[in-house]
Formats: sequence, C-alpha cells, structure tokens
Amino acid sequence: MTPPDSNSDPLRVRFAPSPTGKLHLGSARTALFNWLFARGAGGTLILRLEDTDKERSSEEFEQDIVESMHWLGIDWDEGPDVGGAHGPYRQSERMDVYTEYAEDLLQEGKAYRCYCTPEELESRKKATISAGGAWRYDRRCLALDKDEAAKLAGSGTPFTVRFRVPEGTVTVDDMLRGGVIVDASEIDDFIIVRSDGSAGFHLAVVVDDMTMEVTHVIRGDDHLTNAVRHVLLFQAMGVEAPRFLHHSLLMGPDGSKLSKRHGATAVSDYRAGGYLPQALTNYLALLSWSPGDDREIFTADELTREFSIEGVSASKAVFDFDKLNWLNRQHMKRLSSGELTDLVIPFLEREGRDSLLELPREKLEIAVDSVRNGMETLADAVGPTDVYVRPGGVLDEKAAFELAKSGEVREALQFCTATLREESSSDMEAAERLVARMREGAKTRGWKAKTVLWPFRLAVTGLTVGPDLTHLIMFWGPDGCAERIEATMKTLEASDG
RNA sequence: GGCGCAUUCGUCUAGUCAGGUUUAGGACGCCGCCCUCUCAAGGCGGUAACAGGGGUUCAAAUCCCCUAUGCGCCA
Repeated sequence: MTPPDSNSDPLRVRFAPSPTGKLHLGSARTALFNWLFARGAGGTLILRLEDTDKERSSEEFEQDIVESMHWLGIDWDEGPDVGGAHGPYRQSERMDVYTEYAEDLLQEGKAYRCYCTPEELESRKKATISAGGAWRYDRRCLALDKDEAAKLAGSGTPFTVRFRVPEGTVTVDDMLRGGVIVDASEIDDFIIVRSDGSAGFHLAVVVDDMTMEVTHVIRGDDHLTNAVRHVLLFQAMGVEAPRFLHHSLLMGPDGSKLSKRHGATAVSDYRAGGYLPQALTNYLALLSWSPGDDREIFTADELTREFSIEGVSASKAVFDFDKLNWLNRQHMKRLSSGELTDLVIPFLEREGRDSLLELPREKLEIAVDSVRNGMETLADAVGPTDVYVRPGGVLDEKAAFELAKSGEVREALQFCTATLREESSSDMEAAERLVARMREGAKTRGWKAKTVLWPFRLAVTGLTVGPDLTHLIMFWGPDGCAERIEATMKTLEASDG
C-alpha cells in the first residue's frame, strides 16, 4: 500500500476559471472534482485565472470566485493570492511565456504565420461550403514561398500564428471515457497567436499546464474535443500530455446547459439564498458521482475520503432544485441550535428584524429552533419567527374566526391559564409537563385535546399557524403565556360587546 | 455540415468493466395512509426505467453492430 515515492507528491491538478462572471455552479462542480481528487490523493491544487479576455474579465468577478470557493471550503495550494513556485497564476501576466513558446514552434516549423484576413477567410469558407465541401483552413499561408513571406513580413501586415497540424491519429487519454481517438485530418490549423499578438486559448492552456507541471486535467465535457488540439500541442513541444478527465456538463431541467434562465446559477446566489456550503458541495458531488452504495449525506471531509474516479459517471447531469433543497434540510438538521442561530442572524439582519435581534440570545435560539423543521433554507427562518415579537391579545382574522366559532373557548382558556400558573419553570421538561396536563384536563372534561390546545395556540400567538406549543411556552414562560391568553380574552370580551 | 461524447424510473443514480445472485435496488419529487394543537417534520406504503432494432450466447440492462435522440466542439 505504500506509494513508491510518497514524498515526491507528484499529483498536480488545476482549476482554471475565467473571471468573466460569478462562480457558476458548473464551474464550482469542476473545482470540487479537482479539489476532491487532489485532497484524496494528497496532491496539489492550483488556482489559475484565465483572464486574457480583458473586455469581459473583472476584478469583481475574480473576487466572487475566490470568495465563493472559500465559502464552499475549497482551498488551493498555489494561486494568484497564495503564490507558488510556478507563477504567475494569472494568464494576463504570462503573455511573454506564451510568445516564447509560439516563437519556438515557429522556428521549428511546427507553426506558421497566416496573413489571411477574416474577410478573406469568410468568403473562401462560404465558397467551399456552397460547393458542398467541409471547410477547414486551406493552408494558403503555409504554401507561401519565401519571397512572398518575406515581403509580407516586412510590410507590417497583421498576421496570426497557426499551428501546423501533423498527420496521423491523436489519442486523448481520458480517465472516464478511455482513449478517445480522432484523426488529425479532422482538425484544421488552429490559431495559437491572435493578430493582436495575444496567445490563443489552446496555446495558453497547454503552455500553462506544461510549465505548471499539471499531471491531471479535470474539466468539463465541453473541452473533450479541444483536448485533441491540446495533445497535439503537447506533442509538438516534446512533452507527454497530462491525463484527462472530462466530466459531464450541468444541465437545466429542460436538458440544455444550465443557465440563468433556469434560475440562480452563481454560487454566491445560493449563499445569499440561505443554502449551506456543505449542502451545496454535497449536492454538486452527488451529480455524477456515487459512493456505490445508498449513502447520500456527506460532509466535505467525508467526500474527500470517499471520492474516487471509479464512482464518477460520464453521462449528463440535470440540476434538481428539489433535491438540493432536501439536502440543505438534511444538513441544517445536523446543526445545533446555536450554530443554526448564528447562521440565521445575518438573514434576520438583512430583512430588518430588529426586534428579534434584540432578544436575549437564549430566547432567539428557542425561536429559531422552533421553526427549523419548516425551513428549507436559512432565509426561511425570517417570516415564521415573527410570531415571537407580536404583541399579546392581537388576533389576525383567521384566528379571531376560529376562536369565535368554538363554544368551550372561554372555559378552555380559563383552564389553560390556571394550569400555566401551576408551573414557574420554562425549561423543556416543564413545557412538556404543561402540555400533558392540559391534555389530561381536556380528557377529564370529556373533550378532545384539540378543544383545549387549539384555543391555547390561537390565544397565545393570535395566529392559526406557528411553532409547537412547547416552544411557545419555553419562549414566553408559563406566566407570559397566561398573560397573553388573558389579553386575548379581553379582546374577545370587547368585541363581543 | 463534419467530428466527438452520452443514453437505467419525471430527476440523480446502483447494477454494466469480470453476462446468470434482478419479480432491475436506493434517493428526490409526486400520490395515499398514520401521527397530530396549526403548518410542517417524521413513520409506513405506492407510482415509475434498462431509447429502438439487429446480432453473439443455453442466458444480455450488462458484449458487438446499426438507427434514433440529446449534448458538446469546430467553424
């Protein structure tokens, strides 16, 4: 079981998002797979920012990505913020590295300059297609003779650099799909340096993965065919390509790639929506991954131990909001009252629930605890806890109606107050004792428990729905409840006339 | 259009690599019942799938081929 050279720690993976938007659920899943793979094997995770698109990249998005990852509990060993021996970790700071490699490829004849303008390309493409052919770059500039090439070079004509795709077949070694074999003739001479001198996506990725000594590339299925180009580039540079794992993409309920029209897609949206990070990582991991048995609830820590490539499925995964909600509930259940309250407070603050926030801590915990099984997200604590700051004796319409229609209300409520006065403690045992006593009282009067308990709820809270009675008693105490019932009785008398 | 990948209940999946142990298992959702002071939660039960067609084999969800569909990449 001892790895051959455990101290050399050879496994290196990377997560390479573009800061052109907030951290998307799909990207978070990619990050998670990389993280689980690295942590499970004692490897290194690199965060690399692919920020070459200056128009669309922004500092704000970069921050969102980093913060969202921190929140999810995904940490990295090398990256723009933590440094490392293979930096810099922003592609925008690595342009000279790419140019260097492009220059080498040019020297070796593995790439060539192309002076074709986009317009020329477009018209030739149209012509080929209308003639019924399949368009691929026609290698016109590869065929340029020396004189023409020299003339163009000297004239300052803008050019791109194209990779000269060799003949033969290319195999992408994918850990999920086995060897994906593609004929190189299917690939045209792709651009590795744009006309403005910047590195194209494929060049940048390959140079980075090579120089950062990445051993395993884990990314979305959408890059599977790009991987063919990448393998070609690795070969041209004389290095072995890393192993790949192209996982499936996240889909919306309608089967198309998960996007904003399906609902919230940013990790930070889910954070703001009251989801627990452990629920989100659990759910994201469960999409496409299975432990092989029936277990479904995992902490991030458990995931790093249990996760394995063998358990990853290659087929698409539809994001199911219902199941996420269920998992969020499962993880909330595992929180103590104190932990849950801490997490709920920011949501109460956000919604301006000042009177709740001014409550003594132990009262607030009772309040939060009493509504927890009705919560799907942390944000769901917000409305239901309002019951605890309602003034006594104030009935909403439904509660007033319910109280008015029952005949034994007055007697039942008087019995409740009398019973409440027998107890001074407001701990859970006392509360349970009181409820039991009220039940017995109903029974001895030949009533159903409901005849007493239903008016009790209505009178104490003034509402028809709310937390269970023991929590109400714990919150207000027996005396407090009795006072609220009396206040309600006064209200009823006043309205009876 | 070319190429690639995928295809088990509505959804996520187990089983597929080493074909028989499967009346295809679990979970979410949905439906019903129970519990019950309300709303929930919880408990119990139910609904529902091997994309289609050919092979190979005594035997195929599992192996091979074709078709279909979905998704992706290249433009």
